[in-house]
Amino acid sequence: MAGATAPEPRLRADAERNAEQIRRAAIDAFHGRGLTVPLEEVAKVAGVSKGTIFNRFGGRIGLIEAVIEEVVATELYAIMDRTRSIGEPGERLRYYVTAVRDLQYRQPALVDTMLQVYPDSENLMAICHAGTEIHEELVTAGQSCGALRPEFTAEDLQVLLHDSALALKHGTRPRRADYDRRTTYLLDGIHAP
Amino acid sequence: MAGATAPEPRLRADAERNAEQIRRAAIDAFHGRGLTVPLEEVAKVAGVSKGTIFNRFGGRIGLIEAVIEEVVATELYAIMDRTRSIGEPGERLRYYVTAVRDLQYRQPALVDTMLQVYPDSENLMAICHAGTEIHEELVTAGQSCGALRPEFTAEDLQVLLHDSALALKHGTRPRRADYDRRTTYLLDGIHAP
DNA sequence: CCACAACTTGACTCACCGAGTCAGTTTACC
DNA sequence: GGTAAACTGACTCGGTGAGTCAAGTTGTGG
Repeated sequence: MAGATAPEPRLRADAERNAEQIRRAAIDAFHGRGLTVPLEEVAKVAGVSKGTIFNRFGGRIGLIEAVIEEVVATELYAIMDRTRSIGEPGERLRYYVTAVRDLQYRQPALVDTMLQVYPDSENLMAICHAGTEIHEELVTAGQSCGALRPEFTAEDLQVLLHDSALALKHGTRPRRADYDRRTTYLLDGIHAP
Repeated sequence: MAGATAPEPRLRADAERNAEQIRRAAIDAFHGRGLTVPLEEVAKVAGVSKGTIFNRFGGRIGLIEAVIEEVVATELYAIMDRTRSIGEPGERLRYYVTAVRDLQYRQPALVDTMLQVYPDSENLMAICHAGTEIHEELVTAGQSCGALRPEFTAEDLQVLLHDSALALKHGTRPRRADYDRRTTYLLDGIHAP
């Protein structure tokens, strides 16, 4: 019962090396250009051919599953943890929205994740699900302490962040200062009057 | 000097009839599905073949130029007029944003117009330009009377409405009540504290 | 050192989707 | 009824990137 790790027959040394280079290249490429970057580009950076990515990972979904942790999950989950550690519900929500908008701005991959560009990836959907959950917590708490307008729903929060993602995906990338200023408009708009 | 109307040699009766049917079909189709509706679909509704649209209008841009007035320009300009007739700057801005968001919701063609999907259409660009102008007026007035937060810029307003358009274009269409509620969040977010 | 399985390669096929074309046909008009 | 105008719709094109696979290369165990 010792080897519960992998049913896969060991890879040859060169294959192992290539797989690792592909992973690293994918992390870089996903960071820089989002999850939709052409696989050929990932291959080029990794110094292999496109076919090798298919051999090793089975395609884009497999590759995403293999690296999404390092690309966005870790950072996003850290935000959720820090959020939950904040006592005051109003401040908690403010922190969360600000931090997610910040991460969206810095990481196109988070945008693609939140837009559910690849609904076939289980890991991706798990991340979205975690998002939905914390949104419900935040809204419930925010309302019971009167920090949020009473008609504001968890779906509103979902949509707000989804629309943020859309703007970054399809719009012109704003200067950072403008983006941050607009974050405060959003926050003030959902705050209790 | 009487005939300054058209240098075009008169169309044959059938061509004239078809052109009119195409115009009507285009207005319908643009209303229902936005300016990006496949021309083949417009042709089908008009009861002609795609080729005829090219014969008569030269392609999508020409067709848009021929009908954009009835599709969105009239309604949008009416909004601008009514906006300018409102005395109180705060209320003026509130009316404008609400009315434009309403029209965006009802008319996918306005969304496409504001997203500048066809920058080659002069009429379309003229509409955008008119938008930019009124945005500047509104923000200047709104600020000098203290209804708007002082850091809010005309570009912020532009982006706000642009992002609204993006959300409708690429997102899931919200129920009307949800959409309207979110309009009030936006308005409250840009209002002076 | 060799034999062979594992691995890599990159040119190829596929799919998508609608714009725009044009040779052949139909139709209005004189 | 002759002719030019108009219509048709099958066809080409374009751009992009996923996914395949026959042929070539390389690591490895004996």
